[in-house]
Amino acid sequence: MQDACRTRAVLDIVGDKWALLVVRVLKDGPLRFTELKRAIDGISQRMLTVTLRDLERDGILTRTVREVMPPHVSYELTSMGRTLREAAAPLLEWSIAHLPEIDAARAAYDDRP
Amino acid sequence: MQDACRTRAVLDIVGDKWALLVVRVLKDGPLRFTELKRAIDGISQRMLTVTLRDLERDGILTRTVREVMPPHVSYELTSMGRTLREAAAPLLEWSIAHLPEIDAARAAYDDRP
DNA sequence: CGGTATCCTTGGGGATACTG
DNA sequence: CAGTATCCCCAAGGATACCG
Repeated sequence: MQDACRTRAVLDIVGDKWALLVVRVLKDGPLRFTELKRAIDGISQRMLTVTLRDLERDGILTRTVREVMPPHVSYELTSMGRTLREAAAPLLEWSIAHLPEIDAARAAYDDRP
Repeated sequence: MQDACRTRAVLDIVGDKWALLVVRVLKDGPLRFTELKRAIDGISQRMLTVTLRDLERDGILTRTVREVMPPHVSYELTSMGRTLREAAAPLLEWSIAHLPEIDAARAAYDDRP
């Protein structure tokens, strides 16, 4: 499987604990830092910053600063980011659809020696 | 975003360093432990075992033991596992298709203060 | 508001050795 | 062949405090 190493590189994006969640939340248009933080339950300020920087570096989203007081920074998916969002959608839908089944499988598994 | 917590649960599967790679490799039918290890470049024996156990527990694959000498254990996707594989396919294809673009974005990003 | 900086803990995961 | 068992390390990431 010669694609393994290449696939791994993107699983480093996808597998990121928060990245896909950020991409998902941005699907309806740009959001500000605080809006993102509110939208993504449980993310720390530090991890949101780190995740946004990584995604910006990878060309998934853009960071736009308005130099006013108080500061105004908004994040928006790039065209590549939107294609990622589309590619990831089936998986996210699968996850929501199959969560009960997975929970049941775990319970069944844990009920045996 | 009330789905965040639910989506997170599956990102714990997806985000697993090796899980999707295992699912992907199993798409053409059952494989034995050693075959999986050979097919997934860079995975350690320990992590393959751990990943397989987790996926079995989640109902993604089955583990079948033939009690012979030497032992013969094969792993195969369940029907749910196959739907996961299908849901994940677009993302894996996206990853392979956009890797050059991501590399370029990173290089560009790193070339600035 | 939108971050940095710092500290600190946890557990993911590699290497190695042994076994039914 | 298909694992367990151990040891060990480092980096992901949370908490907290401070800043332009």
